[in-house]
Amino acid sequence: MAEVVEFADLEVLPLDALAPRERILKTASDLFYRFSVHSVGIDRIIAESGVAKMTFYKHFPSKANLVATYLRHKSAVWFQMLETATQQPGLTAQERILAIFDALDGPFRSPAFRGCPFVKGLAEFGPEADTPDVQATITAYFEGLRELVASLVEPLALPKPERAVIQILSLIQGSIVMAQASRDPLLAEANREAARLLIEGAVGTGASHR
Amino acid sequence: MAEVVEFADLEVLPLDALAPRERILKTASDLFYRFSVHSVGIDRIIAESGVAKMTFYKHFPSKANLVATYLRHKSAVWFQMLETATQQPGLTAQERILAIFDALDGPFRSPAFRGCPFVKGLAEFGPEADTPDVQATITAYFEGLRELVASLVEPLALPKPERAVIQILSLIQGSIVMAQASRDPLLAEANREAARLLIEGAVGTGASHR
DNA sequence: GCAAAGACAGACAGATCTGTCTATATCGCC
DNA sequence: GGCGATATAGACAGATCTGTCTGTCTTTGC
Repeated sequence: MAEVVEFADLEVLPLDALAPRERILKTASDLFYRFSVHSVGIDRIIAESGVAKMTFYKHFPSKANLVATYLRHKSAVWFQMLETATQQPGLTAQERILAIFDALDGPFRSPAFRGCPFVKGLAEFGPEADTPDVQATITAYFEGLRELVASLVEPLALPKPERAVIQILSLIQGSIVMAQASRDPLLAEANREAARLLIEGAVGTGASHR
Repeated sequence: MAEVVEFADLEVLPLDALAPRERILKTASDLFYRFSVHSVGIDRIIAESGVAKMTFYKHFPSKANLVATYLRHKSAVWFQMLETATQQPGLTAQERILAIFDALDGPFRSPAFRGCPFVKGLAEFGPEADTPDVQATITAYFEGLRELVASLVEPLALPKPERAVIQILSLIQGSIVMAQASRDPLLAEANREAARLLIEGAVGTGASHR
């Protein structure tokens, strides 16, 4: 919870108006996301955030700690966006799920879009890496997303809810990967439609909903 | 075409029976896939492949060249598997598409499975990296997959084939990401079913096929 | 059996990485 | 206005990275 507050306003303020810790985190976040974690050294983060090395190590005891903090930040922002989108009042249960794809459309069109930080994290810090903090953060993200989708699928009372959860999750992650690889403007809409068909098709095989 | 031949038998022979070039490539391939490219240094590849440093640099002028070769290898093996699966005689056009998900089920269950090398490649060598060979190989992979799926969708004569291609591609990539993140044994089957529903649902909206 | 080509072992250079340390400057607060 | 906390600048250590170079050994073809 302090986790969320500490990142407040990170997106809007100019860099030099931020306190050192936030300046470091924002700089690192941008660089890690654009170039990958292993491609960006501490020295570069320090130089671009205009901070002294000792200041950096006072706030972040190690690079791994900074990476974990970066991922927690991305996770918090992303889940907040998802919850805003899916919890809008007046939506049916089905519309809440489809709202995820509507929320993806904007990011997909941004030139700064570089895919999912956690898929990238999995690529750089797989199961054999020795950075438990980082891996735990990545695992928590995927688990959190699964729980969110499961909570949205449950009110539909589908005959095989866990299958629908897998399908929706695959569509979400797949569309993010494809957006990164191809930048097709139809992506979000096509996958929204796919999700709709899946839900309605599953409903057809025998269950009440609303 | 020489590209494919040069990797022949790389998967089966014991390491020390291979010629130096193949030994290097197999060692690098395993290490890159398990630990990520940036986490594995040339020295480690040389040590584990039991080769001299000069021998390495004779066969691969740089690490980037080795990485590109590694990705071309993975691409060739993967497309060969896909073509074997989808071109089986006696399959309908729809079954050819679903055969992709059947082909994925085996790899998903392998403990050595670590996701898609090209998604991981995109994570480590994004658009701002200065390794054109590597990036071109990654781009070619995604383009090749798109073309393969498009060629399988086309005979279905769907009303919106490009939309179906996007949806199928997203399901494929999404299931690969999810398999890496969660290892749910239902993944391939659930997404196969999703693809089937999508195709049949799209057909329903007005077109002949077979 | 011998010459030529290729592989081996390992030192070396130069860059870069994470993390530590010292010494100086600046800022907030009473 | 002065004090304590915090930030700055930058040298430094030790490890590790890619790529080069020098020799010696092994294999292979004739």
